[in-house]
Amino acid sequence: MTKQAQFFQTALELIHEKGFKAMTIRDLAKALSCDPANIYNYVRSKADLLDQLLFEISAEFHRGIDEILQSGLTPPQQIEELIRQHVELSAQRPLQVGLLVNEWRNLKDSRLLEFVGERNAYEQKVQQILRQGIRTKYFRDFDPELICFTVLGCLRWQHSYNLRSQIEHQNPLRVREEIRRFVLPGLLI
Amino acid sequence: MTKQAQFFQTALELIHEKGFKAMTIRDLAKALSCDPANIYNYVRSKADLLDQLLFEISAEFHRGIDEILQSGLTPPQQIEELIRQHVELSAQRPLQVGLLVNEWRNLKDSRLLEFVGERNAYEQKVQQILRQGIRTKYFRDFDPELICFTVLGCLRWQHSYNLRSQIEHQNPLRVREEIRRFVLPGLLI
DNA sequence: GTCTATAATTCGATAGAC
DNA sequence: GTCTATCGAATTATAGAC
Repeated sequence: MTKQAQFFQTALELIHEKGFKAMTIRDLAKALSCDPANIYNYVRSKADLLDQLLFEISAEFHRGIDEILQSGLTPPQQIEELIRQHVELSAQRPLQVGLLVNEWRNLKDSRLLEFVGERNAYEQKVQQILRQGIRTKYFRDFDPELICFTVLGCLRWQHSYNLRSQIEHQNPLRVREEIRRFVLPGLLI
Repeated sequence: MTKQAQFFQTALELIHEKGFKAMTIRDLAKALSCDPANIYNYVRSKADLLDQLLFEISAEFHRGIDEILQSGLTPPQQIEELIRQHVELSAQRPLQVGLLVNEWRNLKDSRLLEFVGERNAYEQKVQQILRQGIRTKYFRDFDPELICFTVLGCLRWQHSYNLRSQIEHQNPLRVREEIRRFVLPGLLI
């Protein structure tokens, strides 16, 4: 692992453990066995650290759902693919995914607004899948906005499950199948 | 509203807006149009403020699920009642419910451990309902731990929905019915 | 890249008069 | 209960030598 990768990995672990606001530059330096001043070789400021980590993973989710929207899959297949993406990212990078839930509030002013904009856009894309499914009679006639929140609620807790539960439960294929069998019957006609 | 109620309500609004760590005693005093020193007429310390708010709402959820476990309802009915309780609390007290998701990490040492213990106990109670439902053939044979997380994921996002969405969508009866029709088919045989 | 030293600010909390 | 004044500690970030 490069020094830069080690830096961001350690930062992620510390943010997860204490929260971004509570983690200090000194804590991070200590965990990296270096001096606090060295932190600024990797990031401009503490705010810049959170900024990079958050927008990188946000963009990852957008790339995923944009692929889905252009895939030509049926709406139920698109939801299955959405589940697969969330399970995979939550398994491979649970700490960074966790930031999207726990730490976005700590972004600074204009960047906070940008992030909320991206999050709203993501939810609109999910609603687009749901509305298309209702229109084409794959899905029953539910409230797309409310069910969007509910489905994303199911998926957004995966990262903490991966961090808290036993290792043998983290088989992504099994997790994906369990969630698929829970979510789809609630949507289909 | 009593002065004490006004104090805690304003604190909740400020914590929701900025996060507990970022909210300062001075911010709170300004919002209450009083002096920073006066804050300590209501709480011993800043940590004590979060402590009271968090454990009070945690106890509320435990009271609810304990009633369910002693109710004699069938497992599907118990899940319906669980949904009702979450929807109701998330509608009536969204800010305080939000603390359970966003701010528990900021509790101090021993109290943090106590809170995590209470949260784990709550999840065990939900799993108890699910296991009972599987055993009595109401529910299909899913993984109780994973589905517990998934169901609670659906429910734990209600508070932010109530804070972000349009007022006409906040009819608890409608929300409850939408979620019920989404969740139950994923559980039943 | 690494360190020492420290500037500049902000915070939680208290003492004590009214 | 309310205020003035302030202490002591902790924080981010930088300057500058190596």
